[in-house]
Amino acid sequence: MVQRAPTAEEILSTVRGSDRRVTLAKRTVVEVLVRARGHLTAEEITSAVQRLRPEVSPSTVYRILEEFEELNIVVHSHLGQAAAVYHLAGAVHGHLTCEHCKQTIEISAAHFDALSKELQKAYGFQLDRHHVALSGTCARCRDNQRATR
Amino acid sequence: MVQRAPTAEEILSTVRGSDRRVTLAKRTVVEVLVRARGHLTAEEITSAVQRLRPEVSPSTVYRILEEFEELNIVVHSHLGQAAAVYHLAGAVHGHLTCEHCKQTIEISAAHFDALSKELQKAYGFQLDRHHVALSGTCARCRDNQRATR
DNA sequence: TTAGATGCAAAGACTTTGCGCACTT
DNA sequence: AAGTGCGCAAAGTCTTTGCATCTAA
Repeated sequence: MVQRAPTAEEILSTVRGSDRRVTLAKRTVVEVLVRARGHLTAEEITSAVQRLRPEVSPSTVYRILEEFEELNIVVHSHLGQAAAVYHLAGAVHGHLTCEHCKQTIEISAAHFDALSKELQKAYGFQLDRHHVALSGTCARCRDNQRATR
Repeated sequence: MVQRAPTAEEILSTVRGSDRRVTLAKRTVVEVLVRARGHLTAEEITSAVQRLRPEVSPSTVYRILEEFEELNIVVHSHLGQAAAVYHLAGAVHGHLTCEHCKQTIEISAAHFDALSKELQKAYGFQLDRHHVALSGTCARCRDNQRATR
């Protein structure tokens, strides 16, 4: 398994190697994803892409992201009820999202090990650690709630 | 803590006791919720309500559900990326949703005990066990995936 | 009486789809 | 040359909001 972040060229090779075409729009999306530090919404990706290539449309970005997911180049997560966020596939991690302030905390996938085994044993269910964020209340919002009461 | 399911009258008392009005639409929503066995989407609730009172509009149902959440009468969960589901507040439980077939499995909240403590200790994060379903692959879909490869 | 609640319709947020043309291979 | 992929615009899904009217208390 590759642990380091892939380069733009490596990603485009994957695209080429799977009977898909390498287009300007795809190159630009790859560029944006490789440069990005964290998670980006489709809209953020679109904006960043359009800064480089104004003609690229949102629907194209969605289609490219869908293709990239099929090729295991990117994954997306739902951090709340808002837009999904995308990032390069790689180190799997989990997310916590505060229901109140919407802040997201990234956590190690290891936190899920015990639960994952339990669900596997009890229900044959294979947990996906990154696709959906766990919901709850962050420390700060919890303190605020207490102070208010 | 009340463990048994509340009656319609008890629910309406809660509404009365909080400076809100008891309307026909609210009575009907309560009736539907009390009768319902499992989780219902807002649309399912609306349909059921309209069978009894055709004039009640979807927006009213959403507003009533929102009010009922404030009063801790109902809770809603997001089982996937589709519509949220609502049910009477009461016994907390968790959900697993299969990313492939969208099937949902209800699980005991106890499964989350260890994880919950861990997140509390590590991040001060208080896990909400029912608000968002855990995502993954159910046993059947996993078998199908294996057979396909 | 009078403010909260409702019905209707429109808007909003996010994402997908249809179609004809362009660009990659 | 052939057909995938694209841009544009429209549609789709779920939910919220504005506003005039109605109604519970």
